[in-house]
Amino acid sequence: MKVDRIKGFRDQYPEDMEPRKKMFSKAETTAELFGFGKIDYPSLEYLDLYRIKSGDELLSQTFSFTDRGGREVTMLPEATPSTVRLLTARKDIPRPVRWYSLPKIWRYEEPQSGRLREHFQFNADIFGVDTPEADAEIINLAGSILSNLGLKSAFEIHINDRVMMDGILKILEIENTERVFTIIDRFRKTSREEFLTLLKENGVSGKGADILLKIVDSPFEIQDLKSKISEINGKSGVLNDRIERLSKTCEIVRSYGSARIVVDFSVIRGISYYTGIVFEAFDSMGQFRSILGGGRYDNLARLMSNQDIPAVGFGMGDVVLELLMKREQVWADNRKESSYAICSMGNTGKYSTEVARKLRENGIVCIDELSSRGLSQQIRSAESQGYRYVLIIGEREKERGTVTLRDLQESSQSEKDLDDLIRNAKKYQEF
RNA sequence: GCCGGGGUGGGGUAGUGGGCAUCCUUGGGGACUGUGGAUCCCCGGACCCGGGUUCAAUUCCCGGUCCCGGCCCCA
Repeated sequence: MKVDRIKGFRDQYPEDMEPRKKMFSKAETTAELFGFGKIDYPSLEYLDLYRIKSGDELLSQTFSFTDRGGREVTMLPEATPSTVRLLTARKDIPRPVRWYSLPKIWRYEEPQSGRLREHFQFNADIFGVDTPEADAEIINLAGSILSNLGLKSAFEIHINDRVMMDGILKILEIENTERVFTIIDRFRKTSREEFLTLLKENGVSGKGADILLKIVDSPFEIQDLKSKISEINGKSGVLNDRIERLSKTCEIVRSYGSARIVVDFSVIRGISYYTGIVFEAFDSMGQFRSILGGGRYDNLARLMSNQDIPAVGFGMGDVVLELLMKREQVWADNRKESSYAICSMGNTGKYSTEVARKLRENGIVCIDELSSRGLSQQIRSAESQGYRYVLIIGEREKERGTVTLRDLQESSQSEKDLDDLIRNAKKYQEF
């Protein structure tokens, strides 16, 4: 009998969940502050939902099975199709629609750094507006979440525009667009020589390959965009519209101030359904894979329902984010540092129960002594469980209606009025 | 699906072709009855699984599995 944890899945203990809860609640609170509403959907969908826009490659990486009713179903491999299904199922929702969700998603692939077979993915989308303002808003939300997690200086947003890339390839007379996109997408993993060779093998001229290498090579500031591609854009200026739009998006993000943003022509986001900007957030040391990614996808609703609904959104998994938060030392369980362990002695049972009730009524976390050990063992136990504060309650305190507060970290101690303690203690919501 | 490196109690380790295995830590219990968050005592707990070689395998070989990392892919 196999009873172990399944490969690529995680068990979560309280010390894991505490910082994870904080991560999620920061993301959700930030989305709420932007006026986004939370949605949810089943963890199981018809496999057909993903056949609409995906190839066999995706289908081979799903947890799929035939259920007892003969239906081909699959555990959610991504959030967007379900989100769009919820939207197209209702035609009465006023636009723009701002939605977020936090599902678990699954994919059957080999686990490695930053990738597991099951993870949480925070998603946010804006439907119904096709403007650079909407593009910027979704990036601002993404940036604000990361900033609110204490990662302000630890990441940057890399942005690109698929339409502009299409235009560039067209000007360079490159026909094999999909294949060349894939090569560009893998640029950061290949050497320059390899990159040039691959391009030439796929029908790109020597000059075209050189130009591509030049623009893809490293991210740059938005104000340099025009000069960076002047050689391609030339006098015709066919790319001017896209340059202007991308500039506007970046300017809004920049003035909002939640994230540093750079243009990165190597950000392509696979061979998916994007129809405008695409973006990813990377840790600024370049140590991990992308923290989050998204873009504009104006055609998906039509593919699913024959409705034209412009859309822009992003998804953010919890795995890479956890790695980054640990590196930046903002992945911590602070809860016990501001909660109380009650140590009671003698015939004070009723009084210490009353103290516990009053603390909890005031939103203060405390644990009661459940056994009848000596004081030293109670203190030892509280210390080993990570509690910073101990409330000693004995006959003396009972008589005076006080508690003795011992700070295990400072090794200091004083007798406190209960009301006084309640006033100065940290409430659960403030952790 | 493919490639590389690993696998000794919950965590970290020592060690060996031959007495069911070292130490630290953690966990449980006790002494201890208002500060011992100490100290002392006791206890529990491991060689990933299967096959092979061998008189004998935790140790050597093969396969699997899981973990770590990489590729493919990234929806």
